[in-house]
Amino acid sequence: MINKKDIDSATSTTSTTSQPHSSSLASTNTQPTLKRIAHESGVSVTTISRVLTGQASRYRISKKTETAVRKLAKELDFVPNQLARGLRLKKTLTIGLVIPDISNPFFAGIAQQATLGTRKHGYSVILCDSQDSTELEIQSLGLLQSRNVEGVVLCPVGQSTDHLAEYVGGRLPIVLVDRFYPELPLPYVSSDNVSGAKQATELLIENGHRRIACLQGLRHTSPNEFRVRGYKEALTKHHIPVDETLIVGDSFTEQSGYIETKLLLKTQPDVKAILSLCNLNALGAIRALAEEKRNVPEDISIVSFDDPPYSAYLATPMTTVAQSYSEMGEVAVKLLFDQIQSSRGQTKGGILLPTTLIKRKSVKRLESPSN
Amino acid sequence: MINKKDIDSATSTTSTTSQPHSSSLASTNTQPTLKRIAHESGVSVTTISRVLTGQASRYRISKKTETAVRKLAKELDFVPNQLARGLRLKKTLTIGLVIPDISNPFFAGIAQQATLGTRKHGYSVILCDSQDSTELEIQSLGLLQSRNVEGVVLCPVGQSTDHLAEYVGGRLPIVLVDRFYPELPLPYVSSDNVSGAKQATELLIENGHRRIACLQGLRHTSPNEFRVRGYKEALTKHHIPVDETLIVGDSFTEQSGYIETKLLLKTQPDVKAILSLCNLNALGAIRALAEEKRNVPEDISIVSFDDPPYSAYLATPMTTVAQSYSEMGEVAVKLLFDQIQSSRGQTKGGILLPTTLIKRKSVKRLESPSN
DNA sequence: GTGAAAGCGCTAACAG
DNA sequence: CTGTTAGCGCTTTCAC
Repeated sequence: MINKKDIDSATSTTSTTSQPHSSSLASTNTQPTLKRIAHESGVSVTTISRVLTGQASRYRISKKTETAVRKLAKELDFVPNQLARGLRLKKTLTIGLVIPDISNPFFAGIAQQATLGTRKHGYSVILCDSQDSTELEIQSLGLLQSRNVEGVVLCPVGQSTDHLAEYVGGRLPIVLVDRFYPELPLPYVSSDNVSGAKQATELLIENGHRRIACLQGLRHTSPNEFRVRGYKEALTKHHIPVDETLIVGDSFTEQSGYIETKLLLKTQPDVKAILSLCNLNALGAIRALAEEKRNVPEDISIVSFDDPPYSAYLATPMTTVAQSYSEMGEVAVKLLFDQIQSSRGQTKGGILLPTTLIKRKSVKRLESPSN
Repeated sequence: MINKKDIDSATSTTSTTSQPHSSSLASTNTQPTLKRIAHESGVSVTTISRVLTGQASRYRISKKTETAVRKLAKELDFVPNQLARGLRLKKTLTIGLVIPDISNPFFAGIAQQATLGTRKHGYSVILCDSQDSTELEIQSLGLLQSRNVEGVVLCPVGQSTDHLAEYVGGRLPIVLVDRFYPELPLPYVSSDNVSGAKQATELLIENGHRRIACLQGLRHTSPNEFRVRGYKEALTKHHIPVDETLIVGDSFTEQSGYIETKLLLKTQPDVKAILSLCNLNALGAIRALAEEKRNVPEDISIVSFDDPPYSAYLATPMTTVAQSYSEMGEVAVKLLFDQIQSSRGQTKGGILLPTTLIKRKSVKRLESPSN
């Protein structure tokens, strides 16, 4: 305010080099703006903007002006205000990332790759933890929109799809990770869960098992449904009847794995093998087994989904179906930026990444069928 | 453009209720703005803004107008543009979160609490993964500033402090988590590492151990230095000479743990106990031990820092020094918002959270001293 | 009770 | 080669 007039009537000529500016400006601790640089250098904000956005040559700005501006900008430690920039350009260089539970190593891995990949594109990510609640997921999506993100990577909670339908047209680019909805035409990346579960089950069958329990996670979510399908397909293929009472559990948690295994041990004493559909379920199963003094794999064999880093270090190194979550994160970012950059209609389908069966020591070869 | 004149000369009176607006407006798919609502309702943007920011009563806006505005806003699915808002208010309701490696469960836990806590304050978080690189950490801090975050929670990489000095005055509120710098007066939250390491070491000593190796992580970082100090203090207290050749390792990784343990086994055959300063180091140690056919705890005892969820499920359930990382995240957010909200000078000191020694089965009682 | 207008910091026509 | 001006969507004096 003090020197408003000075600013307005500033002559662009002969800005005597070390003219003492109003000291409050020189040492002020608020972020410098284009205006301030303009004032201190005697050039217009336009020119500063052009130089600092690398358009100096396009506008044939003199080398001298350019270097002067750059120098001053550096001196003042100028950082462009992305808010203003975003408002003007309608490009915020930001995407949203919605994760049900970042403390789950599976999602943490995805988040890491997504963050890293996003940064490569010069974008930032706003992180939302939906806490496995559809309510919070909806809220997060709204919040992200109000912050003008250009796209979002969403690991949906997974049971309701209504709130996602509106994104189908491509109003806001979105890509689903891990869980998706076959009937909802949004692009997605997931693992080939059918094939993974099938392979795991077949491994057990090939080792002579016929009574194989299936410790499932949250029902009606795509990973769970597909894994159960793979499990059933393997049984059927080998002419083993599917026994629905062997398919138990209802959430992707350690606790569910624990409880269901305890029950199983009581009610189905002939079960000699478990297919666990999630690493947390498996941890719970291990705890239950230990409590009941059953040894793995002598008394009971187990194969689990996911291959957390400690799998090899467990009391019995665990045979697992590994999903490449880092690749999932990477592909998700790729699909998202394809959409953002082309601004064309959404990619139609989804991508299913292959799983890898990692054999360790938790499966025992049965000489004679257990049943 | 088409109906610019209409907009400008819109009379606020008698907006015939269902007057057909230019259809492109009614069904456009771009986010509605105050202007649009104003246009469609025949009230000024000012009024809309006041209603929607809950200042209706303050400005004595008529009940009728208020409800009409609210209704329309809801119909149009209006979401205020936070960019514009932030620009105007100089409040972005956003904080930054810089993590060295989100795939590390320790940091993931902190990130989760920080995200959740932040949301409670109505704020969002921009996540940056510094990949354990000071370079990236500096870059992230700049990026966050350019996005006008109101504060940042930083888990510093930890070896250089120069780039942090500028935050001391409180230009941008910041709180350090896990690693900090005693000589740098920035608020921080960490664990009481000295005491934790000391307790763990004393547990070994009380069980008859005297030759205790220390598997350390990244040197010159505060957690490492303090843990080593705790280790030494315990030894000294019990009149056991500190042998520097027993303090080995140089990074918080599985690999470092593995290599150093292998070497240790060769060069220091009399070592019967290991204090591991990080969960990953411990995993590496376990692998080395298994390869060399040493049993835990029969041949060698081990106590580790951090208590990841699988600790109890390892071949030998691990005795650990647990840090409450969820509490760390929570306290960090609290300290940050204290600063943001008070806009007063920074909190001076830091907070050290107590650790908990969790006894499991990886420590053996030596009947006669091993030395 | 309500509006007009200025301005946050930036970019992009449109002049010269 | 450089500057003037308008405007992104919002809030807030100041005015009536």
